[in-house]
Amino acid sequence: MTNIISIQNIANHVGEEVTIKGWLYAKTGKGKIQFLRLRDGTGITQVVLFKPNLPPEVFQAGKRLSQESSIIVRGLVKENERAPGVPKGYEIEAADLEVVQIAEEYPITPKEHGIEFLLENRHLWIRSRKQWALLRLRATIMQALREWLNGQEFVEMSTPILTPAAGEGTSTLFEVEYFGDTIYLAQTGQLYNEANIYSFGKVYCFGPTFRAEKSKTRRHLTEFWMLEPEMAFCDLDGMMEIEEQMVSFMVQRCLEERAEELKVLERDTTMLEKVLAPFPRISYDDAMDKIKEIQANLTDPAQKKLLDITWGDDFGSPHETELTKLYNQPIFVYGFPTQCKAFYMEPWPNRPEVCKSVDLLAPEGYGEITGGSERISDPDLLLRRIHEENLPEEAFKWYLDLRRYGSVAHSGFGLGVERTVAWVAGVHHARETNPFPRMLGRVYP
RNA sequence: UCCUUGGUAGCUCAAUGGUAGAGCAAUCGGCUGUUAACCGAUCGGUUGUAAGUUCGAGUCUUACCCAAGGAGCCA
Repeated sequence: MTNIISIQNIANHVGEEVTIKGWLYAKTGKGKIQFLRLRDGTGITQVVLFKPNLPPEVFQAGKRLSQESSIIVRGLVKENERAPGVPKGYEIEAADLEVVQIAEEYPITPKEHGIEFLLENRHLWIRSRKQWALLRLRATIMQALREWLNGQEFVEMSTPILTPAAGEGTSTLFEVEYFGDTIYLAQTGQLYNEANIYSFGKVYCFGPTFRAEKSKTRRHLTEFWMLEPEMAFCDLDGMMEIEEQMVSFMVQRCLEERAEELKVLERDTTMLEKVLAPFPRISYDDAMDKIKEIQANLTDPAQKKLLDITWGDDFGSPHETELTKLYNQPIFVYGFPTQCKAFYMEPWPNRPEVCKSVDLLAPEGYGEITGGSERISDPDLLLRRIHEENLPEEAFKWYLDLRRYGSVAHSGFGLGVERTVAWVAGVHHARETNPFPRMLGRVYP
């Protein structure tokens, strides 16, 4: 038995005889020579079957292989610049080939497919080159974010998914029957993290969150993963520093560790190389002026109308897109009107119509990837805001308690994983960045 | 929820109201460097569902089903 290797490490084994276990991704043949493209989960490499060098039954076995057949190949690793693969430039000159299973006719061919068909076959689509690269990148992004936070003494906290009350608006909650009561799938772990900081200082939760929004756009999933750090003794400026450090670290880590995957995704990485803290900070008021200016210079009336906005409105996708086009870095937009944000956000000093909130917008038109704020720390003010928003005081009793026992300035934000991955990977739609996306009208497979 | 577009072979798509077709995939054969190979052959259909108009409907009408794209809202 020779050494079993991973394709991603193939460069370290040139000249050695190795064994690779995997699946047939594609195949071309030419009489006495066959080229197999072999996937093993870590990469793709080319296996060359040359008839004169092989027992007849081995060469014949190669000819019988269908797409996605599972095989074990033994052979010599060679450098060859003609060989395609991830990484490219290496191939295996086969000495032996063991067939584990001949796959049935595989529905996803190397040719083009429509999105409906691909989503219906998502359980198979994830094997395709681009999807594979994308989900590997997602794993690295999640790991890098955790690693940075852990390195800064954050403690990971699990927050509940079954919750008795809303974190934000009540219109987008999934109801769950709970032994005769109605409760909800969590939209956020924030309120619980505000309790956690008083025990641990700096915390984060990282898990799935749920929004029953009836939105069908490239940015929306009904179930998506969110990373939510929350920090005690931290104001809005302190939070922005944490955000830019964390995001820069994550992007640079992707460039180092997932260069091959970014190549598969045909991502122009020059924009990613520029993602280094600090990021530009623009107030809502200034952003408003810039949008008005862009709008004034537009000639197409339909485009112009899309950018219509009055002070007090939250930005829509068209506004974010135009704004981010002005910069080649992610940008912070801070100080949103209180009326378009959640009840728990700290008012701006001497400007109660504005709150200490901040969104981070990714460049190249990707838009909002994080949203956060400094939280109200004064118990009386918080109670007043709960009343103003007509929220049930009883449900927030424990939340108000947090302001009674050593209350401090604290801040937190939520980072949407799918949108972040879409940006780093340069893909259009958030649905591809989740292995099994849940969307309005689609929960299969 | 609203607006727009679409549903024909396993897949991607053609087809003036007049014989349902091509490419890919699959199967068989050929080829010593393929990159979505190439060449030859074979196989492949309840045109989303139901009703209607018509001598005749994939095509026209009505209803329904399904999907995609976008808006509002949001990460």
